[in-house]
Amino acid sequence: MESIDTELAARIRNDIVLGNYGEEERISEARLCDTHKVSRTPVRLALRMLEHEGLIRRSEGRGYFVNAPNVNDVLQAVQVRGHLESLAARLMAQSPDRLSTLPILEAAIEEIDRLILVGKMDHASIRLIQKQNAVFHKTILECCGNDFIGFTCSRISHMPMLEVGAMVFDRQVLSTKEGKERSNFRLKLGNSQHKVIFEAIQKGDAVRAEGVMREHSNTMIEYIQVFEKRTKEELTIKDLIDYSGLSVMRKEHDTTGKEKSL
Amino acid sequence: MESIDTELAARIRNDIVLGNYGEEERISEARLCDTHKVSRTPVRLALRMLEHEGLIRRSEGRGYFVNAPNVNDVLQAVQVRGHLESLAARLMAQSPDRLSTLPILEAAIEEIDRLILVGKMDHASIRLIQKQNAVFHKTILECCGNDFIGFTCSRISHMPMLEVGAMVFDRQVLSTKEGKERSNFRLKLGNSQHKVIFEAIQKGDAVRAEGVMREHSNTMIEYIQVFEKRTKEELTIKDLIDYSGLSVMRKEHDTTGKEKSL
DNA sequence: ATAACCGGTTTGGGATCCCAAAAAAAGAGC
DNA sequence: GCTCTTTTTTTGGGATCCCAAACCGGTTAT
Repeated sequence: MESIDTELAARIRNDIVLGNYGEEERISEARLCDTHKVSRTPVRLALRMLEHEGLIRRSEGRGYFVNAPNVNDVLQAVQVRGHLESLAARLMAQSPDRLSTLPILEAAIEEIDRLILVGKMDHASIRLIQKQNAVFHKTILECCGNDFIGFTCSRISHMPMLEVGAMVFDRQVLSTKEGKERSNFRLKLGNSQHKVIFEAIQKGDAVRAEGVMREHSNTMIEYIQVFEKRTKEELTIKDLIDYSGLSVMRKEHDTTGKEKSL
Repeated sequence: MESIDTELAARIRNDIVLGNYGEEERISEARLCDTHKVSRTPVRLALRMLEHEGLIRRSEGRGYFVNAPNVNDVLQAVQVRGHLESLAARLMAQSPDRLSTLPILEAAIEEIDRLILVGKMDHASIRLIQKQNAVFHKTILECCGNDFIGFTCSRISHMPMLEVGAMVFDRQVLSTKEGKERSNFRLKLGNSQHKVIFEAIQKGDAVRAEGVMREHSNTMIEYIQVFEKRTKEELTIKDLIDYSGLSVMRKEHDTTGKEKSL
């Protein structure tokens, strides 16, 4: 259990990204105290945190205004994270003591392969794949030799779909058979990219490791963009399913509430 | 004038990066209240901010410990910022509506050229060059089309030498004639890189814009590394002069105190 | 002698109080 | 009826108070 303000910040953050607050809504400390039944101290700490994260703006006069991110904001952020990850991949490929961590990457790749082969595209399986995916990406970030890359990624991972190793699906694709096949192909493609990245790092091919990692993150961006074009009206964050460690969107699609923290 | 907690956070941050606190020193709220003559409320807000910035760690039991960054941390951070800037350069070169902002870049380059030609290597001149340098880099960040890049950079610019467009010199180099000449050459080299970046963006050569921008930031990293090797003992942040917008180190080298905010 | 226990002290989190500034509303003058 | 001024209310920042948990020191029992 975290301290109240962290918990509170998470709840408000959730409300903001899910669009419960209206684009430019004014937000007051007193109101939050009332709705969340806490004192002003944790509210202020939480608001400061959210301001730092860019989810609310503090008006110079007084008062806070929400800064709800839209899909385009998320896409931009994914691009930034992907670019940082590509730097990490390059550095890791150049690092002399990378060999000891290679088995971790290999194990994650093999586990994802195994899960894809089983072919179950239900929630539980995807979460398992997501977990191994997170392991793969986190390992590269943590073993690249530049700790500041991981730190910077962690500073921006408060937004939905920005947790390292997060995976995004659209809400309809998992409900139809054809959609499931498409998702299966997407997972296969992603893991084959993992393999190429792994081999490049193993061989010390820094340029290739960086390039494929960049391509790997572009895949996610393009997936969202393609889906964006397919929808008639404006695509909102709610239309996407975020499989990430944080799982901000969980209450939207997980009614069982069994797995509280993976 | 900012609110007290922001001011306070800046002061504590300053103390930490200048090494006034000892590597792993315990830091207590009460002590800070006493030394800075403020109540605990702003102290707590400031500590939260610094924790978010990674300059202090909160022990799960209780208490805060300082996490003083060393030169290597700064180098890693510079690498991250440079990598983000190279992404910005690439995106700007790809952006269709980049042409309207090109004159800003060109003006900054010409102004720096003019200042270098005058050849005065005193504090005031270097600050003017620094300002135009910041304009150049900020313009690229702000006009690349991905606002999240600039946002991410701003989130990490609390550390010394990480303000966008910051320039670093070592403390001895500006005191000797030979050192001044070397610095002059370094400025010329930097601005010639600016020119190449400008032309690449103008032509829409995204690959080259990205590559040269990367090289541009590597120049700063290598400068510090070369200086690091030249010194006998461990290089500290204090040994470097930081010409940045924030100028955390100002009180170290500016005794006149005339220019409070450029 | 050592280890467990117990009380005092330190310290951080949360709640409440106070105040100044700004927005909103009411009132006066034209 | 409109505008400018004054008063009221709202709201956020800072200070203080309270409390629970953790650390420290000493004492006692084995």
